[in-house]
Amino acid sequence: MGTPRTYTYDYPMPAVTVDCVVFGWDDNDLHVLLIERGEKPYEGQAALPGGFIQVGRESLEQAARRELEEETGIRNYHLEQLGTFGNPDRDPRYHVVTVAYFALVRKSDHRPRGGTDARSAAWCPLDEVPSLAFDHDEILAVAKKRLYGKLRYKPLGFQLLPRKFPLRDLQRLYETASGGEVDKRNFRKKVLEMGILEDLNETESDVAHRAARLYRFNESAYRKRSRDGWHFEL
Amino acid sequence: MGTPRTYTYDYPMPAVTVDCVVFGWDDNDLHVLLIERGEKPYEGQAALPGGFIQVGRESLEQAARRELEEETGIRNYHLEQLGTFGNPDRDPRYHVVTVAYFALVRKSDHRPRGGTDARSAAWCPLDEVPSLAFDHDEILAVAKKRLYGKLRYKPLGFQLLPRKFPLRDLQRLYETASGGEVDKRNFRKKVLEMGILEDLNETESDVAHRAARLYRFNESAYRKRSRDGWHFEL
DNA sequence: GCAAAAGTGTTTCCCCTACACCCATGG
DNA sequence: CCATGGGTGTAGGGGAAACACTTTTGC
Repeated sequence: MGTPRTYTYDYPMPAVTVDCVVFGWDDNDLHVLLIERGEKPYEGQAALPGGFIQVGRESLEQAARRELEEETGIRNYHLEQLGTFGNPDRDPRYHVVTVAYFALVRKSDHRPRGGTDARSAAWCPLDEVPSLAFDHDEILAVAKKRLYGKLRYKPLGFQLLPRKFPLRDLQRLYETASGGEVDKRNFRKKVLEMGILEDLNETESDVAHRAARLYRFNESAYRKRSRDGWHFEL
Repeated sequence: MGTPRTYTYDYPMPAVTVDCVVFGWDDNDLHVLLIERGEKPYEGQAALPGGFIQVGRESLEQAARRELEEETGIRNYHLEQLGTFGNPDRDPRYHVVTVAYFALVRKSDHRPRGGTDARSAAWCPLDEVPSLAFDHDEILAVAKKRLYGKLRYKPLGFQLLPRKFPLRDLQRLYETASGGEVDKRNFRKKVLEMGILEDLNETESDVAHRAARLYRFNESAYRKRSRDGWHFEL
């Protein structure tokens, strides 16, 4: 270990952190990944996973991925910047500017992890989220709005569903996001006519009724159509 | 003046700046506001206006507005966060995280200011922008993309046009953003049927032919329709 | 055979598109 | 009176919306 040292500047400096809003989908509901804070400000309260960036050594996105892996072990997911929050009093200690990220993971890909992790990360249904530390309530609200808006015109839903999924599940996700019901036939027709889903000729198993056909998102088909000026919309 | 002092921390800290991409519209072209750098890194080169935040004293948006007023004198404009750029090597001196903002101003509202200002801010047509300092090229590219995209589904165009404008000018702006031609009759019909433009019963002056009718964006009508679930699209 | 969900076609209506001519004004 | 842009209506086609019944499977 290096000897403890300090860093001196001519002006006061802000701290910079990244915070991640990680969404997961569980058959019927959206969930967010929350941690329980183990340290001083807001100790014991729920918060978004995140932490300080390594100054001079990593980009913001790298920092977000690093923090997320350290705290939750997850890898391979959609990650995009959400926005930056920097009110001087958002952290009671000193001025902390946080760059919020927005992640979509397939819950099914990552072992259940019964919540018994280093800093106990746990999934929380989106409509049962408690009051969060710092301004994380606000960040979460922005993320939610962004997710719901973006699902309509970008194929983000496929980042939440398992790789193989029945159309019904996709429809459920879209109904959740739009807050309304969707006509089954029109939905299927529209989605299939996009030509971005691959029919796997497989069916669900372990269901107590007729098993549904499984599909997979065909990313290269999506990219090809996008290049040709088409754009996704649901 | 206080005596010069220094600030000491247990960890290295990044600097945080704000940079603004300010768009203006000039009858036929989009312009960006650029400054010429008067200081060391990239001295003499064009750059986006911006500067350091006042740690512990202001929010990010306040910082953006302050910098913009200091450097250009403009006030009252649409401002929104664009994104944050924090690669450790984006500034050759040390790690600087910059929060980029995106502003739309009515060029007509602000005196021409023949470029002879403190740090010489000047309008530059969007397709004649030189190579910029730092990663400002990248920031500008993101801003452009965002502007073009957002004009379609948010009434941002009215923040660029003068308060009173003929429909032709609105159409030109949309043609610029979409990169294509638009049918005059369909455009007018669609825009007027939205019910968010107020017909001023006035006409242009000083034109060498039939004078066009002037309109004004009716913000409260827009908000009312939005509340009722309608959404703007062009 | 029944409960439970999967899967499928057709018609209607509206909105977007394409398109060409007359009008007002200044010079 | 002519040049320049302002302003208007209509017909046709395509995609979204509405809507009900048959099929498969496990129990």
